[in-house]
Amino acid sequence: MQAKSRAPTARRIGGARAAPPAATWGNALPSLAESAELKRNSIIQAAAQCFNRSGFHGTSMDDIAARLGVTKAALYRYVRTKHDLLFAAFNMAMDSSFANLDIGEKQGADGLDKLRITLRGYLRDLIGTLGHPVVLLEDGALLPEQQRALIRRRDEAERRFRALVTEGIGDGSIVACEPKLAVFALLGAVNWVPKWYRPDGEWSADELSDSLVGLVTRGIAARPSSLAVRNAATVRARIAKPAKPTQARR
Amino acid sequence: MQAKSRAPTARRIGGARAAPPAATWGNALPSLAESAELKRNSIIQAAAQCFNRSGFHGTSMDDIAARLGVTKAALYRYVRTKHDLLFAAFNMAMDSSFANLDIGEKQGADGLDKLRITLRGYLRDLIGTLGHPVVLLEDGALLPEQQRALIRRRDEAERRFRALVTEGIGDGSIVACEPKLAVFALLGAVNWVPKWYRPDGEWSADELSDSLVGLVTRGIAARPSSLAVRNAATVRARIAKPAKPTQARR
DNA sequence: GGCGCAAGTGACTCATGAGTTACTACGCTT
DNA sequence: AAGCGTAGTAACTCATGAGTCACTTGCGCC
Repeated sequence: MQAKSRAPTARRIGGARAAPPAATWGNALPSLAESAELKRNSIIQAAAQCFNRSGFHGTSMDDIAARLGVTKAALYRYVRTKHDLLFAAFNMAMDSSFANLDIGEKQGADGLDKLRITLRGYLRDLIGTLGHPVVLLEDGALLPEQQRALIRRRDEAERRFRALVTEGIGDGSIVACEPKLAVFALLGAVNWVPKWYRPDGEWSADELSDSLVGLVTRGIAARPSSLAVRNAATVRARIAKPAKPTQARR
Repeated sequence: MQAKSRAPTARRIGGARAAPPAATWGNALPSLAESAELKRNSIIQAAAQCFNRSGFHGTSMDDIAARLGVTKAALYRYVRTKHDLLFAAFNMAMDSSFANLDIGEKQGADGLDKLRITLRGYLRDLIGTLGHPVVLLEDGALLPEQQRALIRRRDEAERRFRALVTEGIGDGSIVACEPKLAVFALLGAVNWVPKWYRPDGEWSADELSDSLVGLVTRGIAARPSSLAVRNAATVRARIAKPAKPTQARR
């Protein structure tokens, strides 16, 4: 009977926590305000996934609500406008950038190493914990003030990335190149990933992050090593086929 | 007086050709059907630019029409639906892929060289003649049948890219790697370019294509050389600054 | 065992945007 | 100079989607 008391409507949105267990004094539980925050986060995450699939304008609030098993109106208890969702999703990506820059700058042995650590972490976040956002592509959809704020953050992040490249050139770990261009290339390859990556596919998020970052940073490494290949046999097998310029095989 | 006859409404759209010069028998001129085709093309290009800026759903037919100095209804003489425009823009990018694959496969000395030639040509088209269709990002907006057709073409192109990588591994120009991953990384960096490239900016389309492709393909080159840097002095100057991990300078 | 409140719902308003249609203007032919 | 076809416009229809509001429902509390 007590067990029954947890069936009802309340926790349909979140899924973020099993249930608000029981009493007030039990505490150590999502304290109302907290649980609202949890729900808000799962809304943002769902939104990011929808945006990622269909774009900002191509996603309706009903879509997002449906994904959470709720009605549109419910969302508006936790979110003011659709633009807020986009903005929040963007900022999550930015938060990840900065957090991983902090880590990379601290832990890396030289410029190149710092860059690798940062990118790896960022990519892992991008395709891992949050199913999030190629939203990165829709910055034009933001409201003007939001866009300004976002661009400021993005520029700051890019500046720090470039600084790592410059540092690497200075300490000899990175070949002489244009840092700006290099960073655009690196971020392009990384930010493109959510476009094709499928979590249930051939690569795990970790494998992929390692391999991809290894591959792209090799392009600017002063002394490029060989690449980690997940399965040398596979590669050899593929090469065995003469590999005509294809066109065959519909 | 004869000169006057070319003022009026007809060629507002195109801009693609100066004017329909004069007579029927003069021919060697955009023969009605041809000039319709020209207009159609400039509509597609304008659409691609708009889509690039605001996304498919974020662009209205009025936007596209306005960019051409016409009203929406005029567009529908040359185009059946908005989706057709998206589809056409996609296909222009694909056409470029295939055309450049043809060239690269023919002219390249080895796998790596073929890949470089192809990518360079493709990127040049992407930011040059084509209206920068980052349209590439909005494939979800296509109608189901269009999407199927498009995906078929895209897969075919990717297969040919992968074949080049495999060939390169075989002939020793490319380091052992996973062709699939390598191609995704390369195309990611390249397809990302329209997101940040400004034609009136620091780099010309040619400079940029060369540098960027050089940089990203170095990541898989068996014997990576140094990079062509546009201006060594600039790079050195930048490195001169101690390049703390920044954060400074708002 | 009624009150208050937090969470959600269904049925709205209202704007925007795709596509259409009835009309105007021009130029070319005869 | 009358008539036809081509190019374009202004003013519509109609669907979709953001945001709102008046309402139900279940729970905790006295």
